[in-house]
Amino acid sequence: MPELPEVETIARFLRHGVDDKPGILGRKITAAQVYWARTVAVPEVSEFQTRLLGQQIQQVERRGKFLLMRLNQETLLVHLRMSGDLIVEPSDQDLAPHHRVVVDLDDGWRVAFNDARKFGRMWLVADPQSVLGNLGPEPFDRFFDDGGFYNRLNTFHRQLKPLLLDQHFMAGLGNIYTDEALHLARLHPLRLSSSVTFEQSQYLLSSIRQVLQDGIERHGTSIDWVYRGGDYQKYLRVYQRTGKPCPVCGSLVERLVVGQRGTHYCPSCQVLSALET
DNA sequence: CACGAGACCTGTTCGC
DNA sequence: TGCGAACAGGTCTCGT
Repeated sequence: MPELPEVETIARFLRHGVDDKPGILGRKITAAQVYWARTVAVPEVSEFQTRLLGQQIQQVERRGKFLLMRLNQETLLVHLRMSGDLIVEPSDQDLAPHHRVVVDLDDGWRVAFNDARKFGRMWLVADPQSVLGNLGPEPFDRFFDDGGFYNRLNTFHRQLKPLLLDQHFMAGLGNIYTDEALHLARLHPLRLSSSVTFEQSQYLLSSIRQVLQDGIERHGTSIDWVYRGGDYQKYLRVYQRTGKPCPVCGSLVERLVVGQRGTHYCPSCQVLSALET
């Protein structure tokens, strides 16, 4: 589910609330339960629970696909991986299936980390950099410009699809928005990054920003049973549209597997020549 | 350095 | 209808 637009949407909901649910800024943590130990990466579960007690949530931020809760003493980081979600709900509500960690707040509400596939992780650390490590640049960083992007593409000799998915290259893109951005930029997913011209790289960066911005404005993409709220799936150009017409030219969208990930593209709009592999 | 396979997990959908 | 295979929004590690 969660790529940059979905995580950004959740961060905004947590900060300001949504519908009948309050935001969590300023709340103090009164208890923490862990129902799947491996969800807590750092520190050990018992220490995680005791160290959270009494801490106040001062800010909620996003970096790449990580969600950061700034507490008065430490930072709680969350990565939702494939199926994770953060849900604000009344503290006395029955425990839903797949709740892995539940954090009670001092206003009668709680934050539940729901994660069917158990791939998600949480970290409670003094220094977020110890977790974020060498994440690549934020796509919307205004200091990340066309020249920098072009140079970065040329630093690697890799296929565009796996390179854009690599969080060390750039933070936040996942399988959906990578396919969408490559289609908008009319670049084949197997295109060699070092063969991309400066003009093409300019258009690729603006395409990445476009699909991410649109995704955020639509509150993310809801596919299957996993994600709630967003409706960007109504606007997808190629992702999971194998055999359906390309919205630009009408050719049928094709699917191939790249780096073990399903990859969707238009064979007419996204052409690969022998010199570009 | 770049790539592919396997691991971590559960749930849904597809094909016979 | 039943049942195994394939597939799913992510990332890490290992071998070549």
